Amino acid sequence: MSKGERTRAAILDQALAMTSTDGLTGLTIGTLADRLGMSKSGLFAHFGSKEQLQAAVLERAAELFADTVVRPALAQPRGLPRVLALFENWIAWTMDPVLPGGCPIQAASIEFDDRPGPIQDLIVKQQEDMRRVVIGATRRALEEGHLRGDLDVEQFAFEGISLCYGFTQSYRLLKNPKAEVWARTAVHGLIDRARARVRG
Amino acid sequence: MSKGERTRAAILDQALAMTSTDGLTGLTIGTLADRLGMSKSGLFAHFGSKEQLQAAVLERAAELFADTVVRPALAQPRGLPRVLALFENWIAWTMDPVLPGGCPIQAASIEFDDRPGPIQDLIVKQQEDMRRVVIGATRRALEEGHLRGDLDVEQFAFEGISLCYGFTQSYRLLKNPKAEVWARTAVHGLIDRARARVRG
DNA sequence: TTGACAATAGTACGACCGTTCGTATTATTT
DNA sequence: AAATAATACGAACGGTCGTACTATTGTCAA
Repeated sequence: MSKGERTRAAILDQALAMTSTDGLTGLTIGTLADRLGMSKSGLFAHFGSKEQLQAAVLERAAELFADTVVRPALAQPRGLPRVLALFENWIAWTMDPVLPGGCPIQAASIEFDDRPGPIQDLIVKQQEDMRRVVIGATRRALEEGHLRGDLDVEQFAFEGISLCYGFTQSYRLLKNPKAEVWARTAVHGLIDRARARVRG
Repeated sequence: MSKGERTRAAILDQALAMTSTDGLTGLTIGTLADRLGMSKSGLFAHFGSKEQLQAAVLERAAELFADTVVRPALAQPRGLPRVLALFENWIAWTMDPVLPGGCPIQAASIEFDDRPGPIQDLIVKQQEDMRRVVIGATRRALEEGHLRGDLDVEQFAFEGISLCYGFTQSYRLLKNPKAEVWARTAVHGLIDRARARVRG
């Protein structure tokens, strides 16, 4: 790993934390450089434009999400345990102090939902990737016979993802101490209702 | 209504639209003045600081929300119809082209969830007001005997509000044509499960 | 109609924005 | 050890930000 690659990684780590609290727009090259003890221009040279920096931050966030949420879930046995792990890990991710201000992708998706352009395209892609992961895991659980045959997988995914998003609201902004219990209860309920009935 | 009050109202209307797409931080006095064909300083004099402008915008948004979502719902007969109307109106509100970029309060709540200060305080208050409205309506439905006696009203509210938030995501960013059906199906399901069983 | 005051415009400010440039320094390769 | 590329720096650019002052215009009651 060359020197450049090392500093670039350090920049992105710091940028991720900043984006987490201030958003992709609030992310500022000057402040970022200050926090890293380097010059604006030196930092700038690594990315070429602010937009490319933003894109790099989003990609780094997605990597981290994949490492923290998706991959550990995929390590679970396919079927229901995997679907459950996906949601549980997602909830844990929202609380992870590594991102001091919550999931940057979720913040960015509201920030950019009315600003067409390459950044919005990237966010949409990431969100749909995640949606595909949930749908894929659910569909496999269905094939395994863990879930009701008439389950609407897309509806299921919508509800699960909505709960994860709502959790951010209650936990991050309102700081409601019951938020985690609510979210986990809701996710378990969602899964229970989707479960194949063993009898009756 | 004096001249000053009239222009102030016009400013807030335009500011609301701007906030809806660009967020409270993206809301800029210069651009706002341009769009209204007036000078920065003239506009500025109405509020005294940007923070007070932001607060005024949030209060205007809350008024609009109350007029569009809450009041029409309260006009429904108490109990289940009122709870259902609350969620249905909320979904409609998210799609309302009056706010070209979606609910400004929701956007602000993610923007400010890590920026303590008077604006964050105001947002928290607004969100908890809304939560109280949902909980109140649900509790009344419970007293009317429309809902299961063992229903956890707070859990119910969390799930309902989460669904409304998740809907924004699917509708505004991903522009998924099924989003509305998903959201309404989910809300109806939530209410159905909370319903008192007539028999058995 | 005039006088008082509210409302708006004009101008200027310091700070910070993203970006560019030329140059110095440090790594890496030859 | 010399040559070359990669990396970082400081200074400066044109712009925009929020805000402070002062001057001008408009409104509205007496």
